[in-house]
Amino acid sequence: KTPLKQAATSHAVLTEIQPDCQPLTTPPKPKEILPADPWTPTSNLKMLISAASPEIRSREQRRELSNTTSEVLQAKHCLQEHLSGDEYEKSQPSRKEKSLGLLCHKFLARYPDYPSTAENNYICLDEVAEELNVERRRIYDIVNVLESLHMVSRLAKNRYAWHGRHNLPKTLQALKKVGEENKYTQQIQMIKKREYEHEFDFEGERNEETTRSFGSNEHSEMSFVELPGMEFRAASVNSRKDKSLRVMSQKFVMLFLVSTPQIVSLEVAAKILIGEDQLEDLDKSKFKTKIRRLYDIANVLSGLELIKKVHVTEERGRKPAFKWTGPEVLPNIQDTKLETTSTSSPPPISESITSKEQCSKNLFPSRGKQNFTRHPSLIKLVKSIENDRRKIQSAPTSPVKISPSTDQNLSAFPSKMAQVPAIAKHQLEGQSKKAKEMKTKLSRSALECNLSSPEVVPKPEPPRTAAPSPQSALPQPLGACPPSHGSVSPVILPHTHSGVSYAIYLHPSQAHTVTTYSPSFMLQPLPCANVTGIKSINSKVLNKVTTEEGDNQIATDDPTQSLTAKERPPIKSEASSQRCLKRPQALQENNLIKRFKSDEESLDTSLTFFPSGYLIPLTQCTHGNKAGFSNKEKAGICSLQHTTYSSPLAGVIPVTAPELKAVNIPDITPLNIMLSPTSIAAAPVLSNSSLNSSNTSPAPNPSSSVLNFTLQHVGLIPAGVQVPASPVLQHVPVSSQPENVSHSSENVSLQEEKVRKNRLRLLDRGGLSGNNFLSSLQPSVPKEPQEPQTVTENFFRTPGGPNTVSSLSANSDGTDRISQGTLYIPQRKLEVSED
DNA sequence: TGATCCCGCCAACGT
DNA sequence: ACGTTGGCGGGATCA
Repeated sequence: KTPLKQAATSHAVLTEIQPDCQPLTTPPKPKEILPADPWTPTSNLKMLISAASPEIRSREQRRELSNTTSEVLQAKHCLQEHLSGDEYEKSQPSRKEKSLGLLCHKFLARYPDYPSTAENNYICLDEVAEELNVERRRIYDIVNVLESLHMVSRLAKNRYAWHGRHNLPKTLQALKKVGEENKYTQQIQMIKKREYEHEFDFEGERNEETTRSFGSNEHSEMSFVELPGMEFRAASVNSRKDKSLRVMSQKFVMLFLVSTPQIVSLEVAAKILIGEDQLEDLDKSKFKTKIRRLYDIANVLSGLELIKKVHVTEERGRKPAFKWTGPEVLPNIQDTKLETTSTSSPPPISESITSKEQCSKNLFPSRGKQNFTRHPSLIKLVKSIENDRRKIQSAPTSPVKISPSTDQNLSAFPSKMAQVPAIAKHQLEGQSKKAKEMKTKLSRSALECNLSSPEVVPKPEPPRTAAPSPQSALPQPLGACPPSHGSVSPVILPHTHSGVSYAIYLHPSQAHTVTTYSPSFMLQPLPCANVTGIKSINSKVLNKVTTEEGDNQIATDDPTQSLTAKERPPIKSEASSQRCLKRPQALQENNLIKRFKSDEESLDTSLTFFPSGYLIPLTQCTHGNKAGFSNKEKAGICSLQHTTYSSPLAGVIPVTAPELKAVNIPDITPLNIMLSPTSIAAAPVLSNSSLNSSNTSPAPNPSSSVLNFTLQHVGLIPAGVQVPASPVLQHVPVSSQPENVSHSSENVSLQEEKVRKNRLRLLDRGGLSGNNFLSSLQPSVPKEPQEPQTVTENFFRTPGGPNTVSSLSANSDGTDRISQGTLYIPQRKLEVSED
């Protein structure tokens, strides 16, 4: 196939495609020549020599920074140094030339990292495939992972929109958060521990136990994590089985983001990923398949320069692994900007139950253990929902707005606050709508009960701005644009704080109603993170990660740099509110019951579970597109959009009572929280934890009126009932720096800086730091040794037995403590080497 | 050899 | 019924 087509098509294509790159467009495009050859199996040389279409090349060049992987190198060579033919030692069309990594590079070269909003960068799969001379199948692989990072989103059938790295920061944050919530860190530990045990003979009981416990964790399947802006599209894509690549890719990334040395071995990753759907059965073939897939993903991620391949050498031998080289995840941005603390959030250890997790879990009761990912019945539900969503969105016709403004727009708006209203609105809409849909479709009695949304209008909410408005609290009418929300208006989102854990609870009265089941649940305190810090510290200290870098790009590769360097742009106003959606199903009592049980018990379950629902952060206005629109616009604009919002995906799924009940939101998890403020109040659980979190920002309290309104609106509470703002909410953490919070509107960069400083400060102080915290710092750490170093990994062991860990979560006092049982085992030494 | 991972069959989906 | 997506695993390459 290779040889065929080239030229003709290609340039045509180019033209079309062009839009994206600013630079490119210009030229007439010489094209003809270039395209094809290069990739043809035959020879790179040829391509190099011959064509070198200037345009493309330039593009490529600029985009490529260095990279890590050998592949990358090659790619580089090819691209950059076309002149010298020798570079290529291997000119043949060897397998490598066809590697996904290379292909990915080529693909990326076509589009700017930060496309301007103006142009819509559409991606036509067919065209791309042709141009690159690859089968479409391969393009899917690339696009799927890009999609997982929200760098592209699907518009319609053969089309995708290119967003570039604008969303990356947000996405990574979100992923990190979710990863933390899922306790990936712990899972990783678990796996390592297991291995460790294995090494020795422990096998016996201990193993079993471990395994068992481990198993319990697993499965959660969380689905695709979406970003505010892109939900729908993603959604459309989502539908299928979100099973693999996309989701897998996200999970994989999460692993990097949560692990302290930011190095993840394929083996561990595979196990964790497998674990989720099917635990224990370490089916060999399955494992193998997983690994294959991970390689695919890793190649793409490498192409994005987010990771690079390294080798970890343990006693046993050396295992392939990847090291994160992408941007540092800011703790939390946006609204949270400060809050970020997520970092601090030590969730890792603390096993607080994440509210979100819980919610999601509830959603999908999914099983306990069998292989079925979801309960069949649920699946149907889900599907139907998804379908709807899809239909709505995907309609080809539907104009998709692309990411347009995304960041830029946002940035334009001075205040985040502005977004708030929008958010609120969305939420409302979403909920109500969702409720409707649910009813309609599902007509689940149960749900209905809870959500009694009155109106079931087919066309859910026309753009009514009004919805939001009710929330008097907000300074501004929702509809209005952001303009000046001067002060910090009360942000609705509870979760925002970082570090601090929040418990979301319903007002008693409500609780009553709503939460029938879990009284106990409700108040559960969350463990905070602090403790974690300790651990992390240890590990950190102990571990030295060193990578051997190729001679070549050491500098470049250096994580530190990478972090700093690239993408910052976007950061600006990422708003982030987010919420998690949950699937309705949660309602089922069974689930609830189970949940309770588990919760009460030591949660082992909770430990590992992941949220199964879709996490859809509504948040901030979706960046760009949606966000960009002023509220008015939105309102005015098309119903379509609304639809979008409200669509199940986007929207908030009506939360059923059970979910509402007590949600603990551990750190900041914007994403998760879907429930929203609306229905819940958030209370920071621990003050001390707050300390950690550098920012303790005072959380804006949702105004009670808003809450009430919302709740009522949703039907969660009777009209008459009022939920007072709880004092708890008020609780203002002693923040070291209130300012951060308050000025959320300020420009991000500054804030970031502040945050960073704060962190440092905290550290200096000897503050506690969460793992994340440390990790975040890490980059800043002076240098990364270039020689291979040995990394020590800590394993913790729980003398008490596997469950020990989980027990942690139980603390009610809110204080975190480390479980006594947990010990860190000395450590093994690992050596990380780059290829 | 074991690590990588390309290739493309073919099922699930959408239209 | 046909086209698009994309799971999946054989088996070729690479190191």
